[in-house]
Amino acid sequence: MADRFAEIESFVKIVESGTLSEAARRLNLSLAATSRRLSQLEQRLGVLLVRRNSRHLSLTEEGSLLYERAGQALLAIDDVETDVMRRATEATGLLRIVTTIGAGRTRLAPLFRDYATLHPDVAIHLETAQHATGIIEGGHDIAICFDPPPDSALMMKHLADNPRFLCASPAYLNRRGRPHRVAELSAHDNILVGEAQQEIWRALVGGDTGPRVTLSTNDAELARAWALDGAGIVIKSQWEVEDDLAAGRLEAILPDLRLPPSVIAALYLPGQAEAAKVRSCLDFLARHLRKGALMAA
Amino acid sequence: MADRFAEIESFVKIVESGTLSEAARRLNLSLAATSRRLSQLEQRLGVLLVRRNSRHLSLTEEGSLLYERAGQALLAIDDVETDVMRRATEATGLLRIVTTIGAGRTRLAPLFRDYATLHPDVAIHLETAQHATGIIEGGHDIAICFDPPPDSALMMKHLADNPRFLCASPAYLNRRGRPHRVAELSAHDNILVGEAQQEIWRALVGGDTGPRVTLSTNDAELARAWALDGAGIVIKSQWEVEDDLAAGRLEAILPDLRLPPSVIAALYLPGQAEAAKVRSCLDFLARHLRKGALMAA
DNA sequence: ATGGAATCTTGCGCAAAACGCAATCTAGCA
DNA sequence: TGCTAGATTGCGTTTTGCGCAAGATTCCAT
Repeated sequence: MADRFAEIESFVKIVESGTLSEAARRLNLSLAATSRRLSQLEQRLGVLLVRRNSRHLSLTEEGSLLYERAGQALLAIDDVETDVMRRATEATGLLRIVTTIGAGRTRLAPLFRDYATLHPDVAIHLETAQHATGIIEGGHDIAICFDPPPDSALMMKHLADNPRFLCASPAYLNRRGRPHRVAELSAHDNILVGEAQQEIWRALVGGDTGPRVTLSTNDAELARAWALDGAGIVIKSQWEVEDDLAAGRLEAILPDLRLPPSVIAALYLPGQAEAAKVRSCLDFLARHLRKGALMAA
Repeated sequence: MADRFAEIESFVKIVESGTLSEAARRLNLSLAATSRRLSQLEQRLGVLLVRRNSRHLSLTEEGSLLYERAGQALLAIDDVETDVMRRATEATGLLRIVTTIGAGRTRLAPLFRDYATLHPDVAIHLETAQHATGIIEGGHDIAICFDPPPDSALMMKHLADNPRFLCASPAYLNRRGRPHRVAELSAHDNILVGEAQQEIWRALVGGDTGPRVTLSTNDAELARAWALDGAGIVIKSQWEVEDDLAAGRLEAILPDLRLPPSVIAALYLPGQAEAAKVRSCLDFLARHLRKGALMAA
């Protein structure tokens, strides 16, 4: 089937121009093509739309009908297309964000409030979830999480480094003593969170023996609860435990140790890099997380 | 530029189907083409419309926007197109007719009233004009006239034959005598209407001398006025003079003479043969003019 | 855990269609 | 009668849109 849109578009332009030649000029099209489009439209609909000879044009009743109603519809399509296209350059609409950073929500929340103030046309919907899985199923634009696994289907933007510490509860440290050298760690009860931390531990204590692991889990909150309860030493990032450190519920150990930082990153779909609301929000986050926000804490 | 209509049509079908494959089936299109149309639409608008991986689809906000508004517009276009297409099979709408048959309007008027009664969905607009020229400029669907000259740009439908008579006013005939043989015509005052009648006269009286023409005009009404005024013998068709004959204002001469009849014909634009209202009206006229209507008078 | 089924994407070759050019035709006008 | 502006149509070229098939990804069942 021929291009219905182009046919009707040409027809409308012809009606508005009064001549095929003028319509052709406005359409940046040859007169021949314009003429043929009209003929094809008439043939497809099986009805004469424009009475014409070499000098005059006039609409049949069917032509008027089509012009009135289809012309409106075409304008509606143009409107919505430009509306949609504007989203590529102007940040507007609803930005749906999901984050797995439970403890960090106190960090993120005010940031998004600032962003929303700065961009009155963007509405923020912030969701928390256990797992960052399912940007697509959840209908989210951005996912913010710690140390996301590489995913070929998703874009990743590094937002900030999140320094890691060794820490434990004062009760535990009082009971088992405060380690002052790395080597002493082997004698302690160590809590392991996730797979990735195993390597950090191994690099820390050296050798192939590995740390003495009393408890391990994949749940960061669970590990925190153990640590608070005095179960042992755990690796935690600043965002996760800054409140506990400030309140004295946890104590940092060997603070001069430079552990590889946890990465705070945003995940988004490749195509969404074109959406202004996504781009502007990611830029905003990267800017405000990187400079000072973490250090100040 | 790509086919905007097909792009959006595919997009809407995808949204409504929930999967590309299903949409492809409904569109009678390959999956590949469907996928590409969506990609092209997104690329043209510069924005991601559908979040997708191999298993799940979900709309972005831009997608929802487009679906709501463009979907409506597409339906509107489908609607008006089917409306217009229906005109090819169902007689509906306004039928604009022009006729040059001044004296015959008393014949045509009741016929159109009957037609309108028979086709309640068709509204008739009947106009009279001096010349049948300008179907296009006047925006008419049908022109009805006597003996139209052949026009390659117009279709012609023969509606009925309109018998011709020689006639003159009783006053003239009383003064100059009633001819009983063709040969006597040469001695009479003859009124000539238009170019075509010259040949009829020539065939009638024979030879190359031609008739004795006292008055000639291209205006049928003018010729009628002369004849009524007793200026001479004129060739007139039944429609033009039946009232005058019935009222005794004119008298037929040599009624056995078979003059070539005048033709009552309809002119219309080639493309309009597809419009049901035009077709049905022409058929109706031909049927009712041919059988009986003329003879009965 | 591993293989299978369903789904989407993409490269490639082909065929259909749309375009522009130019010749032709028509109508109005000097 | 020739001239101009506009519309149609045949023809050759180019675009492009399509289907096929291979590849990739995800979910599910064994």
